[in-house]
Amino acid sequence: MNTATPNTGEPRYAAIKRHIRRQIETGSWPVHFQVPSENQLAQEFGVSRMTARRALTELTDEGVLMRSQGLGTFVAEPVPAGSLLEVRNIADEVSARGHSYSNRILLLQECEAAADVARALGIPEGARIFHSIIVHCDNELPIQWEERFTNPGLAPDYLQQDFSATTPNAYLSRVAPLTEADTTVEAIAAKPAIAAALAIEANSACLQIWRRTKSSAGTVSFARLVHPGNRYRLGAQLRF
Amino acid sequence: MNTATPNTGEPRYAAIKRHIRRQIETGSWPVHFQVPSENQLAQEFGVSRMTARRALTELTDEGVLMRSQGLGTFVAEPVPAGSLLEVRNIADEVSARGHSYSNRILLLQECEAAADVARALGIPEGARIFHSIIVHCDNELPIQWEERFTNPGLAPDYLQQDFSATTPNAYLSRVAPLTEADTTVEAIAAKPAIAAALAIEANSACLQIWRRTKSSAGTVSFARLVHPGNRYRLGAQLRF
DNA sequence: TGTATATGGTTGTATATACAAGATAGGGGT
DNA sequence: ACCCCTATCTTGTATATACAACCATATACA
Repeated sequence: MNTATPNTGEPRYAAIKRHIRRQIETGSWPVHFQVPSENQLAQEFGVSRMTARRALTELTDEGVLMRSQGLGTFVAEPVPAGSLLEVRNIADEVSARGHSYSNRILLLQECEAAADVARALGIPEGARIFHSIIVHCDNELPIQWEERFTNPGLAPDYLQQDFSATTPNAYLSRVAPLTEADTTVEAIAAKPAIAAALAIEANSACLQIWRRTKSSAGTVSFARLVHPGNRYRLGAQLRF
Repeated sequence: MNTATPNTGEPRYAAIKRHIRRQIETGSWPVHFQVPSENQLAQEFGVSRMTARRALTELTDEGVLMRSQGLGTFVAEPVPAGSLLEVRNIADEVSARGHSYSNRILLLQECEAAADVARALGIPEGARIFHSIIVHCDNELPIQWEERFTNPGLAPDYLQQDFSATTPNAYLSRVAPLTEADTTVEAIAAKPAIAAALAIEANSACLQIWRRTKSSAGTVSFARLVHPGNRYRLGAQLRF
């Protein structure tokens, strides 16, 4: 008998993970609901306990479940925490959570650099730059407003990109290998335009991230990322 | 024969992880170095392949190693998150700006741990803990609300400290060398109590930082730091 | 020379089994 | 009523084994 991977292309524990995720997303299993034990899952899915266990362990590592020895396994409270290092490719981050990624392009044009933008990009005031505004969604729910100013000398094909298939950051990483970025984080009250795009109330608290990405050739891009405060958390690991 | 956990209190895979970490930290195994295979490690440490495998898998999840099927396991490039979010000593930060630092102690007492705090500190619910609230000021202007829950077993003299002369973080770093911290950042609307302490309007946007600091002996402290959004920015450097 | 093919080493998946350790409920004893 | 013990559930650790999938190299063949 075949004791290893079936030829379906998908590991068996993945099916269990998907099943559990669906129960949680549809509301069948609310927060703090005790999910079936390892042995129960093993029997239901016709796998060994170690395989069922792997599904539960991975979902626990991903923050979906909570386990405690002797008690059982429970649905954890949903916290959409993103790693600060992964903010640069938000599409991956969303799909890593098992959600669907989509975006809306609000603006995509060439214009003249205002004084502050020109200073941030290290180019003369009034030079031509690309200006884009994109709203990124996690399961159709807006989670990031991205307003970006790009140096056309370092990313000439920016306006021709299909940003429904790729994100600006993914494109920029491809054309100009990024070497460094400086970032500042602050809290702001959402202005009406942003609030409307993110489907939140005006003046509600948001995380605003300014990020300037540089390559060896100079400053490539200057972005302003706004997250609804109650829908997003930045996670960071510090080691001393 | 005993096939399960030894009574030393530490799982066997932890010893393997520690060994690998040390090789990397001392420079014996440089970046991209191919680490011993699962079978080699299993033989060296006298464990089964699955146990050695667990050590490698966990270190991979933690970003220390990289694996690829058919090729092997390699030392990953160190995550440059080190210089991230240097807010651990607000007093130094203020005086570095040439301003005067001061603080106001709003609360300093011993109490019982609520459920969520107990979970964060890894202690039983209802255990005795230290609870403090301090407002830090830059030139008399409040810039941080610090609410902190401390594990008395790891920092017994906490309540006797003179926090007008030293900050909680400085004291904790002295008594229990901190090895790690995990941090999440979010935006919130200031509740009336916090708004009053920070001299801002209620419901105005604030940066809220949750930080859990750990030493080798366990989780030392759990803090909630709230900054007025318009008076504070977090700076971070990311390197790709 | 160039192209298959075989081979051995690596990680990945899966099972069956065993024991350890924490939590809870129930049953007896005093 | 209270304490202790036990049975039984849970998750956690560990082993031995088997096969799959992938990669590189060596070998055989055209």
